[in-house]
Amino acid sequence: MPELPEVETIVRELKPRLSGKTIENIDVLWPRTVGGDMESFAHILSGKVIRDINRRGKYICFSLDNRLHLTVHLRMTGKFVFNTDEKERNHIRVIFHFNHSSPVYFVDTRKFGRMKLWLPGEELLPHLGPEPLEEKTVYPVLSNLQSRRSIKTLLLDQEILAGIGNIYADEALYKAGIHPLTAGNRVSKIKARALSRALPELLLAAVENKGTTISDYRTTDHSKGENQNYLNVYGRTGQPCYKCGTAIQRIIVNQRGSHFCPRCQRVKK
DNA sequence: CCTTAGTCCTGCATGC
DNA sequence: TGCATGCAGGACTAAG
Repeated sequence: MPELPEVETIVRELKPRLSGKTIENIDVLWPRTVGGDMESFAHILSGKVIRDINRRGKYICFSLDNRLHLTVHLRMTGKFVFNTDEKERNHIRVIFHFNHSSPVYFVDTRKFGRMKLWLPGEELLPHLGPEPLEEKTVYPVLSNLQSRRSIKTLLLDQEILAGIGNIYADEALYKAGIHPLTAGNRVSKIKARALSRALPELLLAAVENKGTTISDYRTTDHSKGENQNYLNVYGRTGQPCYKCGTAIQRIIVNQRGSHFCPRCQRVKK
């Protein structure tokens, strides 16, 4: 579910509440969430202090004692909450217990979320491309795409830019007036510039709105985001484009539903 | 190099 | 109401 803005929102909430806390012990209720070996996972983390919490792409990154790191990917339905209601109690996968404060629960209905430990000296998340939050870092990437894969596919490729998912890819392509099937190596400099401006604008605005809640995404206190009220194409299949009135179309690109305006976003030939 | 299908999972909406 | 199907903010793998 969560993309960069949703993960950033969660990190901003976790940071003040968990920084400086000592992990007392950990309950793993679904071993695959932590890579299978729940005993060593819990053993290594027990007694460690959380020094800092940051975001990289769609990952939450906990910095711990002794240059140890824990990364968490929420995938489709993962969330961190400080309280659980009756319904989500069945979906608790990991519980972090702290000395002298209440635990935090990792809840994940579909069990796709993953946690990984990184030992001292390991390079964290080496496969991720740059953050897409500044035009000056995004433009050099998007103006020089060599691949003939579709621009939608390339935006979802975390090695090219880190943190963009299906919603913001569609929204950015709409804002820049680019058809999702346009080949990467045929995106003009003008369009690359427009897309490089659209991505940071949309992502930062979504962070201000505390993310987009379509169904599962919630912040740590179960609140919804507000950014779903500002979407132009995602989930608006058949509804009129806000610019030209043409019905928004949905096609499958890269196995993912892709929403666009067939008039405002034409394939260039 | 690139695309497609399958996999991991559960729950919800839709249609017959 | 019951049952089948398809769909979902993600990402990895194998096969062609």
